[in-house]
Amino acid sequence: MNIGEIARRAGVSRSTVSYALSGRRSVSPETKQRIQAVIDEIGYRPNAAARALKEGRTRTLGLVIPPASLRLTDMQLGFVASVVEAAARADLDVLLSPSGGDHDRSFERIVSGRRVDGVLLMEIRLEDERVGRLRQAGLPFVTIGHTADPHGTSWIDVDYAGLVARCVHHLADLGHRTIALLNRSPELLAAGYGPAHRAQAGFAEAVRQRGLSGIELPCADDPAAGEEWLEQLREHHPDVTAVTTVNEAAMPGLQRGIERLGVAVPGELSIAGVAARHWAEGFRPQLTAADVPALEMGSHAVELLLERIATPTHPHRHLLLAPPISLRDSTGPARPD
Amino acid sequence: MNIGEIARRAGVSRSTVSYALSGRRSVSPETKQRIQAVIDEIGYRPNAAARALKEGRTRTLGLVIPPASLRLTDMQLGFVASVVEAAARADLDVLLSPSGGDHDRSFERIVSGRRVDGVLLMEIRLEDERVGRLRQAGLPFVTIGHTADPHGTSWIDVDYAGLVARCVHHLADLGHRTIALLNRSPELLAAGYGPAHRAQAGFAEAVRQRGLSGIELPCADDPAAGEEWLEQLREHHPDVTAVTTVNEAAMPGLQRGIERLGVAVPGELSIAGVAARHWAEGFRPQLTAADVPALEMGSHAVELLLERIATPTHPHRHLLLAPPISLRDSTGPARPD
DNA sequence: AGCGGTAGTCGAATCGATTCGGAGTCGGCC
DNA sequence: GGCCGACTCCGAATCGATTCGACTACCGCT
Repeated sequence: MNIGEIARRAGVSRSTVSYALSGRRSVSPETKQRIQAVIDEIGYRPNAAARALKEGRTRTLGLVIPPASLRLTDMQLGFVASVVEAAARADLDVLLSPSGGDHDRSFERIVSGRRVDGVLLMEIRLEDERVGRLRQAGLPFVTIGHTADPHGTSWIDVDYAGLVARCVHHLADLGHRTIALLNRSPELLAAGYGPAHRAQAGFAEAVRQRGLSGIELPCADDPAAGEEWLEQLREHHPDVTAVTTVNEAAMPGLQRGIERLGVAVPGELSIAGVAARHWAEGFRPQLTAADVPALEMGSHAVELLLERIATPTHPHRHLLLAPPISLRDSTGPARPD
Repeated sequence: MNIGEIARRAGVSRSTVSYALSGRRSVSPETKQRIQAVIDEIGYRPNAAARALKEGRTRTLGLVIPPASLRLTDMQLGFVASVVEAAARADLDVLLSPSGGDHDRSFERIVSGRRVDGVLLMEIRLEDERVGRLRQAGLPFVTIGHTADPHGTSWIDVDYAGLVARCVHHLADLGHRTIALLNRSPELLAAGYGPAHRAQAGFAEAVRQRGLSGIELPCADDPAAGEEWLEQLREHHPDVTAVTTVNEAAMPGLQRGIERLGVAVPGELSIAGVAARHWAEGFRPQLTAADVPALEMGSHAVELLLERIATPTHPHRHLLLAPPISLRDSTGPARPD
């Protein structure tokens, strides 16, 4: 079931079969038809390895994901799925590599074995050695999130700073004067995780601009912590009338806390945040939030990467996504003091 | 940076380099060392495509996932991650293919392009044409879940029937006489989705055995539906004192309903189910449940597949996982009528 | 001394595709 | 009639590895 077999059955040479398939040289309609008939009968497809060897490209993209031990967030999951679909639309396959920062075998195999034409790097850290490795290998890549030096690479990211700021402004417009930030876990913050840092920065800046008082109370990335967080907030900061959240994982706990403590939302407490749409809509009351466009991000990332593969010398492009805030039911005027 | 370059720099022939690397023939310690030095300096790795072409194997596994449009469940996600890690441990890469039942390009490319050495098929349906396609292509595969004819294939699955039955028995032991099943969505049931069917069958059988009355109330796979489901249950089946659930996606809604309606668990209503551990532990009160071992399933599936790749003629093996029920806080004695 | 065996190395074939150079045929045009 | 170009097609080289057969050198044994 190789090209030679097709050629034999169609009574032509191998090169003719190849040209008939690729269309790079003209082949008479009759032979083309004869070849196609044989192919349809046998169900032939060119061997991917042979083609990759000759052409020097694999028609495969590498997607470097965080290791399974760190549970993927819902948003990351959506991103992976959308990358795979976007790649499939371009007739490309996706090779997965679980990699925790330190160079590991899987990552090395993909990069130096030239198994892929380009790489998407998820969960990038501010200083990330994998970037250097890819650059050295001359492999096109796009990062999801950006590094300390944003100019040397192509990346796509969510504008957490801007989105959190928008939330704060929205809440301030409603008359709230004391706002709390429910950020990602202190561990991530300490590890230099970009989104957590930028959320913090955006919050601080917006609070300053509007002359509000901003409360930052640390919270781990899980439901139990979210519930606990709300209790702490009620106890130690009773004057807080609004919350901005970027912590999806803590939301179920937040929800539970609201129900259990009988907090009226938005009557007593307004909540605005950054979350995937289905999280926001699944919340009660439905959450006013900037809907993180995980699915769009996947296809944008693939697009960016394809562009780099096609023209590696092009200047780098950056996409900072700032989806609008969808007004739902969790924000309202501040309660009078 | 190919093997010829290494050979030239080390002053030996290409074959010697290859033998030094593979160890299939003896190479003198001195030349071996010289070759290794060159390799370390250049950072050489054999080209994956060339090797795949010659060896006839790609050192890659294919993982066929449901398309992104159907949101992956938490358990499926965990499974994907664990497959990737298990494969990485065996120095194998994983190629993703999103495929919704009907033969699509991505699936065809992987199969007939011989891009992988074996395939893991997720979300299999009772009648699944992909199985026939793989068999015809002579590609080893393992299915996650089993088809109508379970003997012709190797598969791994969760014993939903057994687990649901266990839940029912546990609840019956506690004195419950009227039990409801919170199954997967009617659409899945209609589509012949195995887990939903087997949950239903296991429930019916256990209920019959114990002479209980079993309630089946359909519920979609999302939080809002879960909340609605509980309302319906309370309204139309007030005599139900216990629930068995296999619907993870509906759980947040169930939780919310419990809080909002003020249902005492387990005082008024006992709940036992099948769910990933962190879902069960995230529930309030913590859920008595059979913890679906998504992470183990991944490595088991890879193991099974590697076995089939190594010895394709071996008789098929099947793994039906039935994890024990972990007693937590959501089940208790039936309330007296 | 002659012979067999082994360790170490090389050259060439091979995997299955793509692609370049060239060869043959045919028609049109001067 | 001869030449040029277009249209078809073929043969051979090539991509980068693995592997088989063969060759040399050296050792030990009779």
